[in-house]
Amino acid sequence: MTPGTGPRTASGELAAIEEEVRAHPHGRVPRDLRRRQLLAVAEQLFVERGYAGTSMDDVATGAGVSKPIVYDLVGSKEQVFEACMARAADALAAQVAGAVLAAGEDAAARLHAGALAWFEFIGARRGLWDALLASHDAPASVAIAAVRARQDDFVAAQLAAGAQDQGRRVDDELVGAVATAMNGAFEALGRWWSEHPDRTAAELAELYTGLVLPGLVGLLDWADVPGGRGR
Amino acid sequence: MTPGTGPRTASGELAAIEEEVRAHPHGRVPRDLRRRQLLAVAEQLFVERGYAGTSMDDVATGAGVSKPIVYDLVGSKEQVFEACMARAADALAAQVAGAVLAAGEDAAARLHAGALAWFEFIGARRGLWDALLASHDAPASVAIAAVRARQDDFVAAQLAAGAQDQGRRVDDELVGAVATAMNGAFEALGRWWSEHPDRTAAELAELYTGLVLPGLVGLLDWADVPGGRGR
DNA sequence: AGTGGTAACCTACTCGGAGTAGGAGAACAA
DNA sequence: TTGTTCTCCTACTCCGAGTAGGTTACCACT
Repeated sequence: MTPGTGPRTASGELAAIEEEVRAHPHGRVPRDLRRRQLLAVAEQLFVERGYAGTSMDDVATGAGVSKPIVYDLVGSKEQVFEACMARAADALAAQVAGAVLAAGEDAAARLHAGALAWFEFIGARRGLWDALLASHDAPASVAIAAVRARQDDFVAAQLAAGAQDQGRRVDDELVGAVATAMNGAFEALGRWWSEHPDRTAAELAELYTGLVLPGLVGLLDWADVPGGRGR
Repeated sequence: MTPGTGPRTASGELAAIEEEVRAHPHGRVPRDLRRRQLLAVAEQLFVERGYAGTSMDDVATGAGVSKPIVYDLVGSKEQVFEACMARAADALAAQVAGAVLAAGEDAAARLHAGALAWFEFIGARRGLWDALLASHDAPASVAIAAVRARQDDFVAAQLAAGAQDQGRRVDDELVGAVATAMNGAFEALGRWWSEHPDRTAAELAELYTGLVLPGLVGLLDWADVPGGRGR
């Protein structure tokens, strides 16, 4: 109810931003800082209450501000959601890409490293994952489709590279389909994990690699694993 | 605007139901028939305009009836959606289960038959698939989760049976995870197919089997395919 | 025929949340 | 001081989900 600053439990980043906000004189805060604050508040609310359970008024008052400010700085509700998702997707993509890059040349090792990074990411931010990427109640068609498309492209590029390493030239569309299927399996396992949290990211990565790698080898001449599986 | 019967383009079943409705005297229609009509109208509207684009008033007037009737006969908007989805999911499950059953004993053949049946189903009802099962704008958490759970259970049961045929006893949770991943890949390929409609169901089934079967063999001692892939 | 009961249906709301119009006050430049 | 810009607010409109309470046709039974 205090009009100044919301007393939210603050996920670290939020706390830092609100600190910065509080440092301003009469509650008058520069545009960009306010925008970051609003996104942080919105993210927290989406995680806590889901998309449908979060109103634009909640976001506004959560940041100690009124509704038109939200619309001015971050746009419609769906746009707010998209912005949150884009941030999360950026972080996920960066983590996976980094792990793959660091895994060296061997295609099988790269796959395993990527899978592990993926599961570690969603394991570390389970709430975020459930609320945003695996959200059930968000009409976030565009945002979700965009994230998927991007992840599909990444995986497809990795597959194409791996196939080329084996001197195999494969149909781009086929590779795209395989990449989509692989990401579908990732998503589904992410959801499954939410209901079986006692498993570790390493176990899931192992499972994933074991399920998918042999087929990749067969379909695309991918990697040079003779008979052994999963690294 | 005519209060009696809507002139919707009628997907066969709808036409039949509306015929039956029209056969009644003063627009007074027995409860059960009206319910089926409402569900048919709703399904059509969801397919045409999506979940968010369809209002309960639309459904009501589409059936030549007022809103409270809808609430009385089929409940809230989400319940209407769930009912539509349940129907579609029943049909899908029946088709897949039938194909698997008809495929005989060989586990690899069963997998291929199931995959083919799945893709044929969504190929034949692309609009329905996109609007319901692969819907982006529906807060149909419960319904979608239920359909997934059911499909997961089915696949898990098939996997367990296949593993047992090889005399292998495997962790139930592991099998569940694999089944979930497999269904995630199905879903993703279904979406992919919507954007690459020139592919055939047979091609997708082949691709799917080729991607997944070898991994299953390695993970669960599933089927007795020695080195060859995809049947 | 009348009369009670019930099944099918309607009008006319409430309520909540998305999105907007238009203005007020602080800060700063000239 | 005056004008401009920037941040922010009050007070709406609009739309759609869901509901309260009443009305009409039909049916069963006397």
